[in-house]
Amino acid sequence: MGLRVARLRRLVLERLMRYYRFLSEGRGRRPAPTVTSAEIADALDIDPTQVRKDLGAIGLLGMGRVGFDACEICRAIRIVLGFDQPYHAVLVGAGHLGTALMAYARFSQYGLNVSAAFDTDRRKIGHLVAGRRVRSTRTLASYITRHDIRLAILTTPVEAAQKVTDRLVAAGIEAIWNFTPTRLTVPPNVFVRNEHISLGLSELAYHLTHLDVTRR
Amino acid sequence: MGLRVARLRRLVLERLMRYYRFLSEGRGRRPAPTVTSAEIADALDIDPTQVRKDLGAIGLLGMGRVGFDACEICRAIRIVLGFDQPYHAVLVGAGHLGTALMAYARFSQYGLNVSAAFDTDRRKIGHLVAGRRVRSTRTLASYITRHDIRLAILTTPVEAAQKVTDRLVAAGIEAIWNFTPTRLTVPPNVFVRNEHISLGLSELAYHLTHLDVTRR
DNA sequence: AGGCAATCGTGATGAAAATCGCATAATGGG
DNA sequence: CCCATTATGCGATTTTCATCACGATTGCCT
Ligand SMILES: NC(=O)c1ccc[n+]([C@@H]2O[C@H](COP(=O)([O-])OP(=O)(O)OC[C@H]3O[C@@H](n4cnc5c(N)ncnc54)[C@H](O)[C@@H]3O)[C@@H](O)[C@H]2O)c1
Ligand SMILES: NC(=O)c1ccc[n+]([C@@H]2O[C@H](COP(=O)([O-])OP(=O)(O)OC[C@H]3O[C@@H](n4cnc5c(N)ncnc54)[C@H](O)[C@@H]3O)[C@@H](O)[C@H]2O)c1
Repeated sequence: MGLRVARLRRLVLERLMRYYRFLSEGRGRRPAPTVTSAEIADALDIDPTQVRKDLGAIGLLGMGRVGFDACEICRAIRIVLGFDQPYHAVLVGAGHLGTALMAYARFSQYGLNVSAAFDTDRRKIGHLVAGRRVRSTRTLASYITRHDIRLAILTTPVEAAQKVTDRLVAAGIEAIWNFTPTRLTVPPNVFVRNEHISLGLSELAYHLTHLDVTRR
Repeated sequence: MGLRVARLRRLVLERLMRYYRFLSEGRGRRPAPTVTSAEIADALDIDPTQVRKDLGAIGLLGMGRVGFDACEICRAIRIVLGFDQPYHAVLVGAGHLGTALMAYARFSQYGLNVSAAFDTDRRKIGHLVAGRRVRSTRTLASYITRHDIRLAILTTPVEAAQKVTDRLVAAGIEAIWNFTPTRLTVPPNVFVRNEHISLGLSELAYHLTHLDVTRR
């Protein structure tokens, strides 16, 4: 199965994710087994050429006049993005945001299972959060090695972020999904994806305060 | 005060936000009133030239051999991004994620105040979430017009997203911070900022499954 | 069967973003 | 008081990303 593996860029990966979501659930009553690049593009507000380029980048070919096989696209994206090989993650910092993430069922559709949550707060340890027992961070390292965890979700306060990261790295974690507004320092073999939610405010505040001035 | 107003691009705005956060809290024991572009760049993992370009874009000038006045940078960014003119927002969908956002105190530092939350769930209406009473969405439109609300935070399930959006638009909302994984259709005078959290998974899953193959 | 219309693939083009290189300015030490 | 040092500012360059343009392919219709 000739899926090309030419180091996909971040934006391509994100668009592939969007294609996947659209095809696997997005289009309501659309029984057609085939889908055109224009249809995807319209729904997602992307240029059709872009869609074709992206699909081409993972080795998918469409047929003139017909389009692409929707199932084939889904299957290919699942394989390329790795949704087919479920991976387990630990979540550190079972606070407000951590709880929301743990409660979010849809992640499992993308292969992610949050298998344990850790916290330092004595009032939380031992109790259930989103159906899972919160554990003491003292047991974090051993849990990671014991269960061969590769991904950590970081939702602690900013102050604890780097310290926790160092422990995660020492325990052999391979990737971190960082929700704290900090740049984490990690060795080059550890991959960090930052999800800096509040950056959105820069754009929103800017637009709100300049709307009148800038005309639109 | 010569703050240039040349339509800043999204990435510039986001970096300005990061500079602001770094300067206003980030650097711990660093009493120097002056800061160099290299110092910012190091802390934030950005190219120093980029920092200078960004600061130049909002009319800030540094001094050779000295750098920039940290306070002046903060002040300028506050003005440009509009943190100094606090704005009020409504949150629609007081679920897990909505609760986390409402509980997040730091937003007020950037001028954002979530003044009310709305939901359709009878078990939530009337109760407190993060210290604020949840209201029925029936009262949404009137609340928006009555309090002159310009921004809405959208954290409903996907199915409700477009319907809620239409009502927000009809009520005269000017901007939407959208946390649902959907493309919202809005008239051109309404600004939408998407915060598609789960897109991060595309990159994470990809790296986790290809780490061994691709050699980092 | 043959032309028509829709759709794809891809090289060329253009726009945006990041980075480089170097002249210039300010500072502090000798 | 001058010079070496350390920053800046900005034009030039490179890289990345998105869009356009067009030839090729395929199914559909008559
Ligand atoms: N809540 C939001 O909407 C939001 C938005 C943007 C960014 N963030 C960021 O996400 C992070 C978490 O935010 P939150 O609102 O959930 O905060 P929170 O205070 O509700 O949760 C933090 C949790 O981390 C735990 N914790 C503290 N130190 C720890 C440690 N050393 N090891 C493990 N756990 C520890 C705390 O006990 C608490 O349960 C913060 O860094 C915040 O800046 C949150
Ligand atoms: N929780 C996460 O970590 C996470 C991550 C990524 C994306 N999201 C997205 O954020 C959104 C909210 O997620 P959540 O986990 O908080 O879900 P949730 O089910 O916990 O909360 C949704 C809330 O919206 C309310 N609601 C439903 N219909 C409504 C309507 N028409 N008007 C007003 N309120 C309505 C529900 O009563 C509920 O309280 C979803 O679209 C989800 O896809 C969440």
